[in-house]
Amino acid sequence: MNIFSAPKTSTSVVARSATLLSQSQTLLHLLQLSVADYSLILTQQCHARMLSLGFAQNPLLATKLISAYATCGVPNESRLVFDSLQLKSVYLCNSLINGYAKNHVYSDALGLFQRMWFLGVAADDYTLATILKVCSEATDLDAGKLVHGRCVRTGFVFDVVVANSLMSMYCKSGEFSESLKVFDQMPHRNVSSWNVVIAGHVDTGDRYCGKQIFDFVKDMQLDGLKPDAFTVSTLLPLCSEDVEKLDYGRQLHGYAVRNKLGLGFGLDFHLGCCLIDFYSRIKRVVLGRRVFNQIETRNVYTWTAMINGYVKNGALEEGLVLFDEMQRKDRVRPSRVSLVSILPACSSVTGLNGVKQIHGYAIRREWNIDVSLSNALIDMYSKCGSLNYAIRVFEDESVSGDAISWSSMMSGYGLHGKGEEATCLYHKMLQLGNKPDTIALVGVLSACGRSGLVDEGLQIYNSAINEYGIKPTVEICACVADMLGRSGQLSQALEFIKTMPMEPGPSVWGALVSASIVHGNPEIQDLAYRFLIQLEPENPSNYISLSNLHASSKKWDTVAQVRTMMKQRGLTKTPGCSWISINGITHSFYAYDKLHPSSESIYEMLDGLLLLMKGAARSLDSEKMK
DNA sequence: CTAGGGTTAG
Repeated sequence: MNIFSAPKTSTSVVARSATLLSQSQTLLHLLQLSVADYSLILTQQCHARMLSLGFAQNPLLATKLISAYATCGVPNESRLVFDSLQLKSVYLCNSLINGYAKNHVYSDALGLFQRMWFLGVAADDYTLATILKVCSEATDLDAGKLVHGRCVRTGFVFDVVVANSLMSMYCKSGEFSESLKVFDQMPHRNVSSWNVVIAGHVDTGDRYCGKQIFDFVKDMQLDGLKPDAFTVSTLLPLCSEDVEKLDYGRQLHGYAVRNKLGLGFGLDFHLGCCLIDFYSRIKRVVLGRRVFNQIETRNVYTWTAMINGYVKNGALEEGLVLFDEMQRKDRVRPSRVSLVSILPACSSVTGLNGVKQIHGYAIRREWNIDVSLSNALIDMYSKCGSLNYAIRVFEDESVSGDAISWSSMMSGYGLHGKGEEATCLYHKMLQLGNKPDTIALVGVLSACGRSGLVDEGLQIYNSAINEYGIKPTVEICACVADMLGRSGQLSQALEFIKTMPMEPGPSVWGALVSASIVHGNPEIQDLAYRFLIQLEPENPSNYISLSNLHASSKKWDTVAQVRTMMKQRGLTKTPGCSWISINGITHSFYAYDKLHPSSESIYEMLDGLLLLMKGAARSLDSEKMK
């Protein structure tokens, strides 16, 4: 379809020039539409019309045309337009440089910047700001320094935007101190100047200056400038570590509300995201939802932040409901991040089927080379029972895997009791020159533990600590304790725990508990439970387990003591339940539950299975004896 | 035709 009607024929000269004026304005309008819609066709139609109407050398239209082509992802077309213009204005150059920058062809952008001198076009503030952005995105610090020199010579360092761009360039190159030097020499600063410094400090600053981040915020206000939505959303990710910072987060939210930060209607997109994320991180997902509800127009970031909040806090169903609403009600298509965020919800809600659906969707959108997505898929396929699919994603050669891919696959093998494969993978990873990190180590060690590969596991543990300089964490130590405990070396496990370089956490004592149950050692079991109660006084499970332990040996006085302790602390235990989906219907059940209509045949089947398992275990034992 | 912010994986 052609959106242009045939040109009107005019009679008088006045009418003709009026038509020309309105034609160029129409074209300008349409070019703006092309940019807004990323429409290459419309851009080409405008281009053709410009040529036929004799607007080829119109500087304003040519500038727009250059950026329209660049926005549509064809900077080469932009360059052809640029070359065809006889008069090269600074606007034209800026437009093309910006077009190159948008399409990440940094060398062309820098090349044009250098050629401007030969073209006799002087760079202006826009040129410098854009080229500095190019330098930082291309991580070309040397070029950035040269531009800095140029800014000093031409006096553009005194321009607020140019100086802000300079600071930003230095921050992105990890040169926070250089950034601060520029900042200190600025005659005038605006809110953005402070925002750049604050954001830079978040990323790199700690090592370079003794100042705390919130000191900068105070100084900013002393300078007579008020933190804006940018400032607040930069600060929010810092608010989670301790109680004081947590309170800062709430204060920032209050500040944002009081000052109506954002767009005037509802909350700002970005700020809304950060707030949702903040409340999710501090496990107040309901408050996050309140923010979410206040945002009037939501985009994929807002939805994904909220979905992620639910999933991270264990509200998997809510996450899935929102994932559905996002697409059905708001017509927002999920992004790769949305998929990564929703994937963990498959584990206990949708199972393998859900993972496959997400994988299929990713393939249709050609996202199957995305590392994070692949890693999440490896993890979820393993967790949903399909080790083979996990392996297939892991071995897909079109994905260049990373450290996380290795550890996901190793834990996957571990989950499926394939310790040998996990250790094989670990050694292969090392052979390929990858260094293990704490999480990879956790993955391989837990796999060893589950498969009884104690010696192998200890060897890996020792080499990782001694040769690769990994500092043992509580999780790693829990794996070692678990490994020793499962193999029946309970006293060695206890010995190991005593010599651990850090305070043993709940995971460590938890490992010892399960080991002492398997190997029938009530003394160690009792000891471990008592440590657990000490560490997690609010967790009712530990009390119940300890109480049950003593009930089984009829030590009723101890049982009573534990129950009283629970009562005093006001704890009650909700019984855990399990469930299974059969033909789309979910059946949930408790321990010793006889409520199901088919209860009798279920237990019959269970007894049969138990017999089979015991038989299998016996034959495995006798095989070992040989 | 310019600077600054958002959601992700073991």
